Amino acid sequence: MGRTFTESARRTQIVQGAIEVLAEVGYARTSFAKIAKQAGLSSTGMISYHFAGKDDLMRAVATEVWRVSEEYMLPRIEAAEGNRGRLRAYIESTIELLSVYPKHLAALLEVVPNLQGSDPSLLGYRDSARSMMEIQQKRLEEGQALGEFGEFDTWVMVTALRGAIDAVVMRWHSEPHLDVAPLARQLADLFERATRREP
Amino acid sequence: MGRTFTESARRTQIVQGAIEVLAEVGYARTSFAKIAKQAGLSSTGMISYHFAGKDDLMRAVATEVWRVSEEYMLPRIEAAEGNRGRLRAYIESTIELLSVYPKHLAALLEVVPNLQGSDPSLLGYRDSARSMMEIQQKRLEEGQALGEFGEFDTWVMVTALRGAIDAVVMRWHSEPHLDVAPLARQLADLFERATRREP
Amino acid sequence: MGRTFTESARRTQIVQGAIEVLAEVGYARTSFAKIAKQAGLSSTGMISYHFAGKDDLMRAVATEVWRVSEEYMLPRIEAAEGNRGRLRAYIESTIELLSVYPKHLAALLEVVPNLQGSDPSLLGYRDSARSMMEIQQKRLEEGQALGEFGEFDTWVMVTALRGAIDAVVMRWHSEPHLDVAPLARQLADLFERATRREP
Amino acid sequence: MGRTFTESARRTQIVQGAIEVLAEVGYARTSFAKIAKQAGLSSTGMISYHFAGKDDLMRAVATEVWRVSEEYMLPRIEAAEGNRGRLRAYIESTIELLSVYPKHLAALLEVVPNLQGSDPSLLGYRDSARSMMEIQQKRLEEGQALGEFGEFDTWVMVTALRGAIDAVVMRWHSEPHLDVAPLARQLADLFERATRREP
DNA sequence: GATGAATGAGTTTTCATTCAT
DNA sequence: GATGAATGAAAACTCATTCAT
Repeated sequence: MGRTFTESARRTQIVQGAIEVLAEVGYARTSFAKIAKQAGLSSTGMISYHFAGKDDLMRAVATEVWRVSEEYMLPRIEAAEGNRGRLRAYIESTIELLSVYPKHLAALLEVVPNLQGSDPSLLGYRDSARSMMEIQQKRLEEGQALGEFGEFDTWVMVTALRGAIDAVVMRWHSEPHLDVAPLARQLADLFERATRREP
Repeated sequence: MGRTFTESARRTQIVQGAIEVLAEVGYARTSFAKIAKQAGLSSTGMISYHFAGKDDLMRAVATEVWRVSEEYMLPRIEAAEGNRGRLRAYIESTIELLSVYPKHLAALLEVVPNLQGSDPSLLGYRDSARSMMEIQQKRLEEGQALGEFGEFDTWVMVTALRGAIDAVVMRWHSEPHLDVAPLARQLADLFERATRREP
Repeated sequence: MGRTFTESARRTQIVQGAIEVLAEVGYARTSFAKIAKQAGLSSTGMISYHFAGKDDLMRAVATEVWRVSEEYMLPRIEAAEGNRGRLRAYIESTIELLSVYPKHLAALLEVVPNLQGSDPSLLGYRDSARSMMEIQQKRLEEGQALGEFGEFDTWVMVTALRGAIDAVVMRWHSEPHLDVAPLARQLADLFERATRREP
Repeated sequence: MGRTFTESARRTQIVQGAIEVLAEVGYARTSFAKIAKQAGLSSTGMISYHFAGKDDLMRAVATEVWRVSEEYMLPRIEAAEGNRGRLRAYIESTIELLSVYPKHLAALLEVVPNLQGSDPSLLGYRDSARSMMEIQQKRLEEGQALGEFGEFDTWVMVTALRGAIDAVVMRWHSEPHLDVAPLARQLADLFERATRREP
């Protein structure tokens, strides 16, 4: 036990290897063999020893990316003022993460869609991903009620926001020479205009 | 060699089966076995007989979705006025496709990201996908030059647009009870605001 | 090497776990992993530390069941009169064991057939199992000589006896609501008739 | 599918190999690798190609043994007179099968106990095995009603009968020099006495 | 002595592809 | 051309055992 809280060094090493492989070759081509090689392990059996299965490892990857993301993003979001500010901080800090952990978000984007249809134990993660979008949607509605935002369908807005961020993340991955900061600012500007009250 | 132009009925049948399987279980869990079952074929060997390999089949899937999409979208885009109108028509007609071919876009979203890293023969498709985004980007720049659009980074805008559309497509797939037309209008409105000239 | 005489608490704990797993899932699905979990051990390595191998553990299981069986059965058999009485006591006390140790006999039935073909160190146990049947056979022959039993092939009788007892044990395991005492009496009656002198 | 009725030659070949391996090394040590080797196949994948899984193959083994057994036993049982005669014919013809198909019954004895706990699709076989014992039990009760048999618990009798036959089968397997016919007669005599009306 | 992480051979199964018919 | 049985490499996973601490 204790495993939930204190990840062993080996587990961390494997998760790290998995993140790199996922970001490089995508979920479909990710195998225990490649992860073991990347992590410098002598056998795939070792991964099975430390994780209950492929799904368990993938969930650990997602959890790790979430942990790292929250660590970076939350202080920045909370430091912002108003719902508009928090929306901007959310967008910018997500994109900025690419400089700090270039492979984490790409790995997450591979993992999340492939968690569906798996066994129920993974639904916890799916739910938390979904609930995060619902929180965003609530914030938008709250901002609309306070007059900070204009009128728009919040479901569409939050979906578009999620997709736009993911697309920038993925596309940056194939053109990594691009500066992250301006991309972040431009994307935040975009949604600032899209959510603004009509003059 | 008529194959390039005259698709055999078998090929069509297989591509159709592949689209359905891709949309249902995702690229990673799509196999020749499942496709053969879906298409009512008695062996996977028949798929290999009609296609040069898995990548070839996936490319055929993409081509089919493109064909169908263009058939639906192009008249609507060309009927629109100005770059603003064409942008709206592009967004709306893409989303509206969900009513006509509910599984095609989902299949495409599974296929495209997994074409990278494959053998060179597929690059043609990748290039055309990329060039389509470049065309969109050109149109935005042209619109900016004509004063139809405001100032924004066109790379970010076209990427966000692509991602937003894809996200709506995917999310609709898991909540198919939603009406397509309002989603399409809301999404077009969103990017209308995002691309508008500052007043 | 006091091990032969002084079983450590750990060994007892492991043997007990093994008996439970064997009775529940059968020999083929019994693994060190399941035994370790059942016994509350943190690793399978501890089993290998305390036993020379899987066969050694299985032999320890058999020995433990034998020990427990003799403890219960011997006084009852010796208290009986004549070979007929001893045969009845043997049958009844075996079946009655099910009430006292419901899993022990089932575990033994899983272990014994799978000991064949193993390395020579186990033959000692096999021999003692075989010799026990030979002792029974001797008793039957003795009883025949004394006129207590009728004429029959003692090999067949002792084999049938063994099989009949085992079958009742196994079938009771899947219908544990049945009362043990009447089953024991009926089975003893059966072999009383089968071994009786013709009138 | 026809497969149910017309077993392909390959399937037959694999089942035959499985029967031999099961009889030789027991269920626990039976693997696809050993079966493939025994059957002269180049890969284990071929077994998976022809059977849905290990359980499916094991069920096919059981079905084959049943088929062969019925073919041999039914005419002999039906040719017998009265319930006593049929009981004797049942016992004798089962044991005699050892001369004709020396490995089939041993394979069946390995397979049946290990089918429990498997997925529900196998329960059909388990049920038919159970129902066969119930048929035997019915026959004994009928014979009792007609005065052909004495008084005894039919559950115990049918269980003991089953176990006694199995034990002779298994023990003959390790002492194959014994003549089958006398064993069969002795065993039938045994149960004739055990089921006889008290004089 | 005792522990549990590590090992690598082994398991069943699925994969895309080949090839005899 | 068309079929489907066969192939063998690779997949995830389990196994009993080893070994550094």
